[in-house]
Amino acid sequence: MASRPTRVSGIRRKPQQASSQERVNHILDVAEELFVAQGFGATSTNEIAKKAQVPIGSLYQFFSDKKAIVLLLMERYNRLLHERLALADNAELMQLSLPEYVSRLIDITSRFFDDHPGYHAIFMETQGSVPELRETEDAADAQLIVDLAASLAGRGIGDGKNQESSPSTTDLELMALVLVKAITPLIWLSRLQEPEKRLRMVAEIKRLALGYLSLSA
Amino acid sequence: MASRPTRVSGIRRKPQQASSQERVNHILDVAEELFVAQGFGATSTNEIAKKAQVPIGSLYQFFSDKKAIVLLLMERYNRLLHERLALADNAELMQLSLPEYVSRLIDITSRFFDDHPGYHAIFMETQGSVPELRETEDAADAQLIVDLAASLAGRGIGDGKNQESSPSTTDLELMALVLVKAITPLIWLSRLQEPEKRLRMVAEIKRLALGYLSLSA
DNA sequence: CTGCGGCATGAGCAAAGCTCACATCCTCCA
DNA sequence: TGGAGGATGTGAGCTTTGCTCATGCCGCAG
Repeated sequence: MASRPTRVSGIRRKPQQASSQERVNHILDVAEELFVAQGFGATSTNEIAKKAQVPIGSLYQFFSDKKAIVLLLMERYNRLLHERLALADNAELMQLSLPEYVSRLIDITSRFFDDHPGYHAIFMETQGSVPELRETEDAADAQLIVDLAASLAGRGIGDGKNQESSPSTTDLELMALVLVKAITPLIWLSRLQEPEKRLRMVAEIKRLALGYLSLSA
Repeated sequence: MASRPTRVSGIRRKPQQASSQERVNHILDVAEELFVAQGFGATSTNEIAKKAQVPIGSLYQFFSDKKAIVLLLMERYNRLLHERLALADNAELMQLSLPEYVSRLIDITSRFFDDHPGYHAIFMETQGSVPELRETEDAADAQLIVDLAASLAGRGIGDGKNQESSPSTTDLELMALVLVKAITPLIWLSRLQEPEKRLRMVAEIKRLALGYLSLSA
C-alpha cells in the first residue's frame, strides 16, 4: 500500500518556509500540552497563541479553525500508532500461537495509549463536536482494519467460516472491523481503572478477542 | 434492587406546581427536537427558549445550565432503555438456548436505538464536553451490567472459569462490563451502515458475544 | 385597599472564536 | 542603492452565545 498523503484540510497557508513549519509545530506542541492539562473546551485560542508567543492573527494564518489544531494533532497520533503496529507486525509475530499473537497486539495498543495519554483525552472530548475528526479517525481505523485483516488471513483465520463458497476478503475485514471497534474503547476504559482491576480487564479483553477468533479458527 | 431516585443535579428550582412541571417537559421536548435536527452545539439556548415560547430567563430558572438540559434528556433515555431490558429479562428469556438468548438481548438493544435515534446522536456529540454526562452514563451502564451479570449467573455462565476457588460475582460482573462496553459502540456503528452490511454486522456482534461466553460456558 | 414576598422577564454583560485593516518585511528590477 | 509591490505579521475589535440581574408584575395577608 502506498503511504497516502497526510490530509491537511485544516491548514490555511501551507508553510513554505522552514521557519514557518517550525512555528506550526511549536503551536501544535503548546496546544497539545494545554489540551491535556485543561481540556480542549477550556483552552482558548488566544491562550494557545499567547503561550506559544505567536500573535493570534498569525495562528489563524496557519490554522483555519480551532478544530484544525485538534485535527492535525490527531493525525500525528494516528500516524504514530500505525507506525508502531506496522513495526511489530512482521514475520516474528506470525510465529506466535494465536493466544500470544492476540496478547501481543493488545499489549502494543494498550502501551501506545499509555505513552500518549493525550490521544485518548483529546479524542474523547472532541470527537463529538468536530465532525471532521470522525472522518480522520475512520480513515485511520480503516487502515488498521485492512492491516489486521491481512494479518489474520496470514494465520489462516476465517478460512473455515463460510461452509460453502469462498471466504471473501470482506468477511475477514468485517471481523477485523468488529475487533478494532470493540477493543479500542475497552482498552481506553481499562486505563481508567486502578492497576489491579486494570490487569484483569486487559486479560478479559484478550479473552474476548480470542473467543471470537476461535469460532473461525 | 430499589429504583434509585432520579438525579436532578442540574435542576435549579424544583417545580412544585404541575404547570411548571409541564413547562419543563415542554422545554425538554423542544430541546430534543432541535438537538436531533441541528446538533447540540449548533442550538443556542435562546433558540430553545424562543421555540418553546419561554423567556430565556425562565428557562434558566429551571435549568442551571445548557448542560443540565442534555443531562435530563439522557436520564430520560436511560430510564427507557433500562425499562425495556428489564421487561424482557424474565423467565421466558431463560428458556432460550445461549445463542438465541444473546441474539434477543442484542436485538432488543439495537431496536431501542432505532426507536430513539436522539439517544445516540445527542450522546455522541455531548459526552466529551459534558463530564457529568459520563457519570450519568456510567451509572446507567452499571445498572445494565449488574442486571446482565445476574442474568448470566442464572444461566450458569462463568461457573467453570476459575478452576480452583469460588467464581466471585466480580468475575461475572467483569464479563458483563466487557460485553456491555464492547457491544454498545458496535451497535451504534452498525446503525450507520447500509442495510445489507448492517445485518452482517449485527450477526457478527452476536458471534463476538457468543464466542466470548462460550469460553466460560 | 395597600404593602410585601417571590416569580417572570428580556436587555445586556462577559468570554471566546475569528477577521481585517494596517504595519512591516522581503524581493527584485531600474 | 532605492523604492515599488507583493507577501506576511499583527492585534484591536466584531459577533455570537451562554448566562445574569435589575426591574416589573402578580397574588395574598391584614
